Amino acid sequence: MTTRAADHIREKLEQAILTGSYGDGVRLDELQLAEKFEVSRTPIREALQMLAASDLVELIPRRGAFVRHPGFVELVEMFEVMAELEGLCGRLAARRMTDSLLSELKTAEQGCMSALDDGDTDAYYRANEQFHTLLYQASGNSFLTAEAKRLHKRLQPFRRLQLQARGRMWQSMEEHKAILLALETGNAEASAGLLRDHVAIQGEKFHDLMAGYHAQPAGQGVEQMV
Amino acid sequence: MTTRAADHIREKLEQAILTGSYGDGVRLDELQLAEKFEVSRTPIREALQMLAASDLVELIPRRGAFVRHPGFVELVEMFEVMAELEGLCGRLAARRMTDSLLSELKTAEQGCMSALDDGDTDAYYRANEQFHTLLYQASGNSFLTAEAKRLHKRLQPFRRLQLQARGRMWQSMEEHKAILLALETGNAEASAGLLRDHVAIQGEKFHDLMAGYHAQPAGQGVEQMV
DNA sequence: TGTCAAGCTCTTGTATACAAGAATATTGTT
DNA sequence: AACAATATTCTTGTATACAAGAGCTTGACA
Repeated sequence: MTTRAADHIREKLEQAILTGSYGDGVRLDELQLAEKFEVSRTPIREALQMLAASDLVELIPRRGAFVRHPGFVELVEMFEVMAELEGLCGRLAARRMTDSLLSELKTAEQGCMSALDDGDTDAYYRANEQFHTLLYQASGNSFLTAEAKRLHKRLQPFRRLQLQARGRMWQSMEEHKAILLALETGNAEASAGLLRDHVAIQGEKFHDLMAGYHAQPAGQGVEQMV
Repeated sequence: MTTRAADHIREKLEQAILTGSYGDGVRLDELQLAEKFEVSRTPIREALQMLAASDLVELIPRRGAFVRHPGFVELVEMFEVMAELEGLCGRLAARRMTDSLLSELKTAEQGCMSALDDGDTDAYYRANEQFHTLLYQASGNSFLTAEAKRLHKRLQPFRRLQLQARGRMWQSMEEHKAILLALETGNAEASAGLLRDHVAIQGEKFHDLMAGYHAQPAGQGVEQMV
């Protein structure tokens, strides 16, 4: 556990940026934030440094910190990398799967199913997240797990958006079933391929979704993309 | 260009850590560093924050910043991920290769060859680095390029070490030739596979190398691994 | 009226001062 | 002599003070 104020502030700002409270290019004023969080500029500056390291803000010398949302092209690029990382997780997980993790994965899958039955998008979202997190762990590669989690988090708002596409939740669950089967039978290459496609298709669905958009009300975390 | 002192200090400390000047677990005292760099604690602290973000040091609240070298297991894990990222670069590069980048790649390959003829390990190392950097760019995915560069940099000292293995430089160049051919003919899957193996083999060679070691004089950037 | 420049203001970058927790030394007790 | 409790010192975390560059305002001139 951390007792540093800067960490807490970073967390808050990160959430605010990821949920779209701060639009692209918005300048984060140190004094304003200092008042808002009731601390001095020092911990604010530390938080901004950390956000810059995660590439959530751009730090321009003598100018300030500016929120930096990924553009459309960058987003597609990120999905491309995420697909590969998940594919690797799948390949390794198929070889290194443990009984306990497999059963946890099945539980998460059950969670997806019942959420789908209830039409509870939020619950589906959480169970889906759990499924993927477990998969990362099953890779048995903690560095990979950390990297996958990092990117997953970064793509979180856009994945959520993409899940709202018509029929996507149902299709996603079908894919999960196939993935679970491949993992259970230890079919490494099948797992890798299925998972890569599973994520890649998210990027493509997202692409489709954006193509029709281009005029979205603010505050949805999308308005900053061209 | 940046005019901030903290960035400069970060750069210096990063080099010092990567080259092994600071061993694993060493505590970086803020006051000491402030004297050494002739600045106050403020920019030192900012530099340490950034290093913590890159996972080069661990920041323990109220205790300080401790250098954190990857252990053997983590290193193998990192090579595993690096192999996959390079593989992806190869797959994309084969599809998106431009004439200009291909010719640059060939130039870098020439550089490797002549360095090998001269027995100049250092020159070979630089040309090899150039080869891989160009490959990343050829992927046409700037996010992937950035991630690959980041991890490449992190593995740099160990890759260098590994190149000293007997016959490895020669073998590496043979692999480069095959990779170039696959890229030139636009064979995406072959490029991906060859590059993945090219890096994976580095991890394995590294493994071999370590197996015999276990008693290395200090200052080589290896002593911190079990 | 538009443009450019000098000065002013505002914000960031750095240094220093202060607060509080952690490590260490000291002293008293068994 | 060994251990525990306490006091002291040292280091980090935070606040404030100071320095300097960026941008804006105002005014002069074309």
